[in-house]
Amino acid sequence: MVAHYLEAIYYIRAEGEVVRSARLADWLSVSRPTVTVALRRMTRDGMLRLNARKEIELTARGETAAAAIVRRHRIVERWLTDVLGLDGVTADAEAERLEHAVSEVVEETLYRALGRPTSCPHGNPIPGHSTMRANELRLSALKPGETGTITRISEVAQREAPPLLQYLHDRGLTPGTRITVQEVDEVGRTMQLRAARLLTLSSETASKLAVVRSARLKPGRARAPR
Amino acid sequence: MVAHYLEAIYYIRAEGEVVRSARLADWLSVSRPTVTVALRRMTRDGMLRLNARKEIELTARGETAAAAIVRRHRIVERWLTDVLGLDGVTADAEAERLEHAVSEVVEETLYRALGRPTSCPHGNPIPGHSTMRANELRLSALKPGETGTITRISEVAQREAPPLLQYLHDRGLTPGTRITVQEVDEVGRTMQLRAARLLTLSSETASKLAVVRSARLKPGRARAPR
DNA sequence: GATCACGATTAGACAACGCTAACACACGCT
DNA sequence: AGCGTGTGTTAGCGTTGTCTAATCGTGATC
Repeated sequence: MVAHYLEAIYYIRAEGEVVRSARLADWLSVSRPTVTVALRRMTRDGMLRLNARKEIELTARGETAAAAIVRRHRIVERWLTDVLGLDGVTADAEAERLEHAVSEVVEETLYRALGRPTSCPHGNPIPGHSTMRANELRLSALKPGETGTITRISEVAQREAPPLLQYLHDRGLTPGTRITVQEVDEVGRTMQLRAARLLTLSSETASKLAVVRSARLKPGRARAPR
Repeated sequence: MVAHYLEAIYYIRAEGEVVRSARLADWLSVSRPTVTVALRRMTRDGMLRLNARKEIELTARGETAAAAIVRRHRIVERWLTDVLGLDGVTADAEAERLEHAVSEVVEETLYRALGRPTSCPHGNPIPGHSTMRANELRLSALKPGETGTITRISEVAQREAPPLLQYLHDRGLTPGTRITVQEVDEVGRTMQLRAARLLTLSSETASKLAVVRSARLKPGRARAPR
């Protein structure tokens, strides 16, 4: 479905990766030929173009449609967690279906009813209403001794999202959590960090978390959590 | 889509009509051959059977699935009107899409959050949670001089729903409204009735409204509206 | 320069859904 | 008996969306 492709394109681009056919196939868990024909249809329908390097570029129409889907996903997610009290893992999965059934009027009414939130429960900005903070970096970029606060969890490929969100949820690694990097193992590609407790994350996983670096703590100075 | 067919079957049956292939085609605005093949698939998948007279009968599985869709439609409708403040016409149209994206967990959580409503905004019962009142009859069955209270607006064919709901909404004919039949024109197949003001409805339209007959008013006895 | 790893496309199939045209039935009425 | 109306099915076709197998490019590596 067109909307699924647009959504994935939006996410891949937001991760700073080049949007190529193969990448879409990965994200959506479909075969590459399937993506080829889907892109052909979408090009025909004026949603996107392939440039000379076969990279995917959204047209204005495609851009609008993609932003709308992502916006609805994140607004619905907020509703599911904040009002209905679902956990972030379930909310993401449910929003994945609901986003396609939400119209503009429901989207806007719901957005207002929620008090104009600025991010989804995983910290991602809501297109058209908020943008990513400029000073974010990947947790995997922090050096030993540095402290930061988790700001958001990146969107990842469809089939990877539930396990990743569950994994992070189980370890208390949610937006707002303060962490300090203890050690970085460049060879094993892992890092050890201290949050509520000591944890070891693969660099792979750590790259999915965005953080803002905290000012160096003055030793001995007490500091309230959060 | 299977769910659309199940939903329509549920509605047609609730109207007391025989559920036949041709009726489904009308209801869903698709061609009769399309229905034939859809029914074949659904029979193969164990959702329904055709009896000797080619009437459609749901299997236990089909029954469960149909009730779930209708239940979700009506719960979502309640949410759209009561919480988001949409009008009944828009809510019906939106629910038509949302119902297919709502999972069991969202349905149940939402139902509880809404305070376990007993009907949709148009007065129809929520399958599994409430049933139709026994003493309902069609407005078209009331005789001149009789007074009743509108209890619900029947579900009608997809493409007829928006205009009908708009028509009734414009005239204030919503559940809870008290009406008195003034005249019945058997030839012209219309009836005149008094609600907030004098109205003339076709018998056709009047048959879409369910009412409960009120006890005869004692002349001169004051009575609060509603 | 040959080879390998990726990426993308072609070829060919299939299922779900939808359509029109045409035919087949069945029932009721003249 | 014949006809008309409503109902259901066949036949044949188009689009979307998905797959596997095979082919083709291209850039990086040996």
